[in-house]
Amino acid sequence: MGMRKPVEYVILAGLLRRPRSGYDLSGWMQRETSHYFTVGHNRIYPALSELERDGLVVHEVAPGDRGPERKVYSITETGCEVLLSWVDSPPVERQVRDEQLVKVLCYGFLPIERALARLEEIKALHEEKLARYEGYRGELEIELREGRLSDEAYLGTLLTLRRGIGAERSYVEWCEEATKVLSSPRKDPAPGPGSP
Amino acid sequence: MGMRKPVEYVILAGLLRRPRSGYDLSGWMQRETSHYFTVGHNRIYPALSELERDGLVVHEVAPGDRGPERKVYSITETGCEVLLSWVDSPPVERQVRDEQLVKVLCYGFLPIERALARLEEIKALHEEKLARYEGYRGELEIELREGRLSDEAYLGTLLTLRRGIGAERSYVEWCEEATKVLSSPRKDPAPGPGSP
DNA sequence: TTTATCATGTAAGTTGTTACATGATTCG
DNA sequence: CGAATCATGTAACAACTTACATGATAAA
Repeated sequence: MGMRKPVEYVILAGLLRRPRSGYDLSGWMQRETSHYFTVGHNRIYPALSELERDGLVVHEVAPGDRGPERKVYSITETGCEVLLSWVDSPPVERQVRDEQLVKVLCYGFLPIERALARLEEIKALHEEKLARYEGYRGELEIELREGRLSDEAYLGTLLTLRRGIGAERSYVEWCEEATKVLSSPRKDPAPGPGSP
Repeated sequence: MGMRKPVEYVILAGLLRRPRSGYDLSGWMQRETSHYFTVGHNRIYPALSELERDGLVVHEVAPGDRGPERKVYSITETGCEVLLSWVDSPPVERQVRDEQLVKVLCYGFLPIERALARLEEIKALHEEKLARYEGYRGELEIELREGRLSDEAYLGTLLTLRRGIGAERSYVEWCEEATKVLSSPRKDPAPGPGSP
């Protein structure tokens, strides 16, 4: 069973909801999947070509509303099978990558006020994301109520969005914890030039 | 101000604590940083060469306790400066990647019992990680009390470990939430063959 | 007519992975 | 003497990024 590339599955997931052009897919990813998966637009076009070559998607040319011609892709029966059999496959160990934490690993070697300042910035970044995701959730409810979204599509989007919100909330909480740990008195408190 | 590769900063962070061979670094990463950063051992050796070429680390050959000769690397003054100035640089937007969530995005198109089963597996995976990290925290406290760890090194390890624990805890909680959402009655409940 | 947005692609480079390759020492 | 662990590397490949390249249409 030929395992396909990550990008390709995301594209299939996008097309499962409705037919889309490469440009549309790029926008959709930006809006809906960017908190757990992103690729540049340049990766999307070659991936679509490969998917079409293998019969998982087909395209038809449509005139652009305002702009040049569009290639609108749809998922095929085969594509649907391939996607859903992957969706219902055992989870793989996820490898997290957070370079920020490599910095945090060295905070003990930094003047404490520098570390605290950086932590503030990190917290602000994640608070911003959290607020944005919570905004999305509101929009999503509206879309559902207005019938612009199928139940099937809504469920997945809701679940992933909740994950995004939970992840950011947990990150913000950690920032607060970390600030407390750093602020609490230690053996070598690295006194700044302003302390008496 | 040449920005260096991610691996190189992790290596420097490892050497900031104590001199280590490539092999040691690989083990250290496995134990201490694998919940937010990992690379295979094969990436470590070339990276060490480059760091040495640029004067950020130096090595001396030492006979292996049980095994062949080792190249034990130490961080230099310059290496220390480069590392700490990176550590105290503004945070960059973190791009999360979680392929599992691409699957979740399609759970609405799966028979509900399949989705629930997969969620159980995901939850088990993260519970296992959570338990492991909480175990590490105990070990870390012991190491500190026995004086095998400097305060500077301890702080960073504690903070990153806490982040790992928080992240996994939040993931497990999401699994429970998601299970509830999936189990609650919906318009199209996709009844299994066993329902009356 | 310039700019912004829509729309699709290619080329080159970065970063990392898997598999391959080698060889010493120790323990059973 | 065979297996496990220690120890260091290379080669080939995979996946993604940045920068480059093109061109249509609409609004200012």
